[in-house]
Amino acid sequence: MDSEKAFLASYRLSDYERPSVTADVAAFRIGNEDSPSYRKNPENKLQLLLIRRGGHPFKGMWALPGGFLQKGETLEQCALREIREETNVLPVSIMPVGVFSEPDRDPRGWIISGAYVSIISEESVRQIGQDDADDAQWFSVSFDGGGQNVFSLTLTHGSTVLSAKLAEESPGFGRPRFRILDSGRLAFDHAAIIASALSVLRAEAKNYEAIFDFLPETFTLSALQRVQETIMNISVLPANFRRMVSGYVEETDEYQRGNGHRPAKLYRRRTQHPV
Amino acid sequence: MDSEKAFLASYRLSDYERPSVTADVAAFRIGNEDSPSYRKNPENKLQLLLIRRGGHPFKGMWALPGGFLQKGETLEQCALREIREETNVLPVSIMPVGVFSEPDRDPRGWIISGAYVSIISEESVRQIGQDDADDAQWFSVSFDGGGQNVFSLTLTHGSTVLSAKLAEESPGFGRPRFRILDSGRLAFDHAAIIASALSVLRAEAKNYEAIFDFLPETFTLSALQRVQETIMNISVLPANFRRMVSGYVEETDEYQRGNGHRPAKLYRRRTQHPV
DNA sequence: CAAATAGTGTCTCTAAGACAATATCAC
DNA sequence: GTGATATTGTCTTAGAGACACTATTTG
Repeated sequence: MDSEKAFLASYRLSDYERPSVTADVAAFRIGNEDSPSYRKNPENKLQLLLIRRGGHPFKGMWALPGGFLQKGETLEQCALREIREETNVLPVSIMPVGVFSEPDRDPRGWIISGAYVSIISEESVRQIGQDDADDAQWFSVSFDGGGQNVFSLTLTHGSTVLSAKLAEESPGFGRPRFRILDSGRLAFDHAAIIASALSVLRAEAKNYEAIFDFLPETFTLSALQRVQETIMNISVLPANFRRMVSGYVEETDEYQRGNGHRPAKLYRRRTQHPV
Repeated sequence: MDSEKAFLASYRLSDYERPSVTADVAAFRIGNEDSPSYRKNPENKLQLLLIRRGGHPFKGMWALPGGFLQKGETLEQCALREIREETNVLPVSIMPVGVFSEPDRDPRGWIISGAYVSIISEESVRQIGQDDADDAQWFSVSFDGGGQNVFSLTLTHGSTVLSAKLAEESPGFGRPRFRILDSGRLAFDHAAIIASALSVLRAEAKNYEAIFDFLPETFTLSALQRVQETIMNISVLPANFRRMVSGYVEETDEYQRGNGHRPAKLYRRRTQHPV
């Protein structure tokens, strides 16, 4: 016992060389497009928060929000703190994506990054309002596997279009990894991180678990359906969607009226799943 | 351009405090039990490689193999190197489990760990033979959710029994995390890492992808079935298992004879999945 | 009324589970 | 023949997809 105390007292971690560690966060929200007709429901778009880098390296290019892990916090807490500092919102959900540790991924030196997906709800987005600076913006996401293992990732904000190309490595094994063919003017290896984050988000959206976090506490089933369709880039028949989520939601007494069609009952998430 | 060069030249990462980073590996194999009758197939057991710690802290206790990330390698390469140093075998598969970064998880100081699952094939295990030292041993694994969110993890090697209790946190969201209720004489937070690793392995075994890596290149379908049943702790009717893996395997011309029953055709993994 | 979404019921098809039946070896 | 696994075929059932039909609102 005493020998262990003595050992720990004399132990010096500084004998080993250590990397710097950062957490990077891919924060997604569902953005609304204005509808063409007054009675049509809004079209949804999956959007990603990017920050324009003010300093070197990659100055002026777009990057994921993130920052260095500080003593006394976990990597998850670091990710939450960073997204909070950028959006002034504590996300409902945060999910790990993976560790990115290529030795040359950061020109500043030996810096490895733990990546996370976070989900920003519609309510939170409204609270944020428009950021005063133009260095943090929501980009509309398009991510499609053209053919085989090659994916193209396109991020659009106004006239700014970032277009990256990636190859999926060892498909079908654990979490997918991507190799960057063209970084599309994204900083660091963030194109690969975003691609992995999208894969995680899509896989999670399949289980009707993460999708609730994009919406306010009460929502219509068609809004919920649009969220899932937007994330996964699929389309489902409303009748079937209702049947499939029926176990995850419960009715409220409220209705959403005032659109040019039949009012929709508002639902809330059911915490206790049924058999 | 020049300003970026100048910036990088003067940049000092050492201004920030940095953690040490390790990779820990949960290496699994399928161990054979002797069969009670000459014609019965062997019973399989999922086994995990543990190392008895020779030094402080946790001296004499059992821990996952692992070690410090070195400059110039990725965390995956570090994990592969560590398992190679312990078993003299390069595993077929390695999958990320998560980052463990509680500030007080290591009494030596600020050390975070990236955890991986690796799979050691039967062929490789045979090559290793018996390790000369008794400080690396394969433990039989039992991992069962008693009730609700409480799981008990029991590792057995001969008369050594390590029995840990864990609580699953935020179930159903991304990768499961476990809180240690009783570490069962495992070093550090390795009980939680092992529980997470088992969850990842079980999820992966469902997709008929990881399970091939436990076996030699050719195998009988019942051996493959036993692997999946062993990992997931389930039992499937042979007829149904055959139907479900039929798309992932292809026949060879070889048969496995010499047991007290009908010879079994040997199969190999099919790389190109059918429609 | 027209346009649009909300919501229900039901048919079909497929994949998984259950089970029965046959095949083939070593002893 | 006996005891075991190997292998095939089929019945049943649960769940997803397709689709038809009704309900309700606002301009």
